[in-house]
Amino acid sequence: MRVVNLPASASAGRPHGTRVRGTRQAEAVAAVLDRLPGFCSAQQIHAELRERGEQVGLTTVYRHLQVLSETGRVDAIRDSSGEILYRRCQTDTHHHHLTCRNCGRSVEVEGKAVERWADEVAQQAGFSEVGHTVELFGLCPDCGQLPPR
Amino acid sequence: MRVVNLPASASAGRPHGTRVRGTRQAEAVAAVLDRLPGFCSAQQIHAELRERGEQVGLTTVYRHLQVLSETGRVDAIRDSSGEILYRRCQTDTHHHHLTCRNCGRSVEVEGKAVERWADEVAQQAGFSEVGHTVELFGLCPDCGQLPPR
DNA sequence: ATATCTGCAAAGACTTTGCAACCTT
DNA sequence: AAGGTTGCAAAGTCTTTGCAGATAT
Repeated sequence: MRVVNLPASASAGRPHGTRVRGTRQAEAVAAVLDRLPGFCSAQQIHAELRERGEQVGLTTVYRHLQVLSETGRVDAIRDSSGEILYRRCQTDTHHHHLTCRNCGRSVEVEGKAVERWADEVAQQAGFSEVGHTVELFGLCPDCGQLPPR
Repeated sequence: MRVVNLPASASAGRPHGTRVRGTRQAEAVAAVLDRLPGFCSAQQIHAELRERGEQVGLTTVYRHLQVLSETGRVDAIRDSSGEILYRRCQTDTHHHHLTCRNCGRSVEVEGKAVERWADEVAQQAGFSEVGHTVELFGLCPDCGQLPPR
């Protein structure tokens, strides 16, 4: 079992005095992310890069996405098939997603109420350093018209 | 996902030769699901079965869960690590879990506030048939004492 | 010059499928 | 006996890691 639920604070601390380097690949990945409207998988992004003539290894794509997501510069969620989907953050505050389980379209939503609730509940139970996972799924206005399943 | 504390098995030993619906394996999987409080992965369920002395192949566990989920008798969601988690449908008491990321201990918490928030947010966005995934992680009172990291 | 970054190949983790033997009905 | 069920082994997917060579600063 892969353990992934680290606290948001568990950042990719870099060794002393180092800094992220700008490479052609890093740039290419960022560029593709910038012009993608919705959530895309690493594989889709990789394919898109190839199509644009950029030579970037799949491994590298994964690595950049991982870092970008850890540092909060892109959102990452799982779709129902288990793939991780990435998208450039559109707001810089903490938020959650309401995703259509049919077409994948998603909306960012604020979660003040949830944050408050989480903190409150945690305090009551005596827990500390509490983080949360909150995702909403439903049928978007378009897909909601169609008969379910 | 970390392992959630499974209650010690107090299986009412099923006398051999008891007639069960379907097969021994189907019954065993259903039994484990029935007494699990929260979401569990197929692999956790399989491990729990072994612990109870039930010989059920992992493949079979997956197949039963798949069917149960397709027929709507259990809920299935993906956790952040990509595993599918299953839970017996609980029409009455819907709750969430606050789990210690150090020792795995977990507490059930009510989520009225979250439900309301989810419904409200969904409605505003025009989404229908909205479900949610909410899990809280933190350090329990005991583990919180220890110096972090 | 050298700490990073790349990317191929291989490993890992979870889930699904092929198929012969087994068990219910 | 017939047909669904089981489970080992192997295949499939997506993602991560080992490592040697390439690269940015």
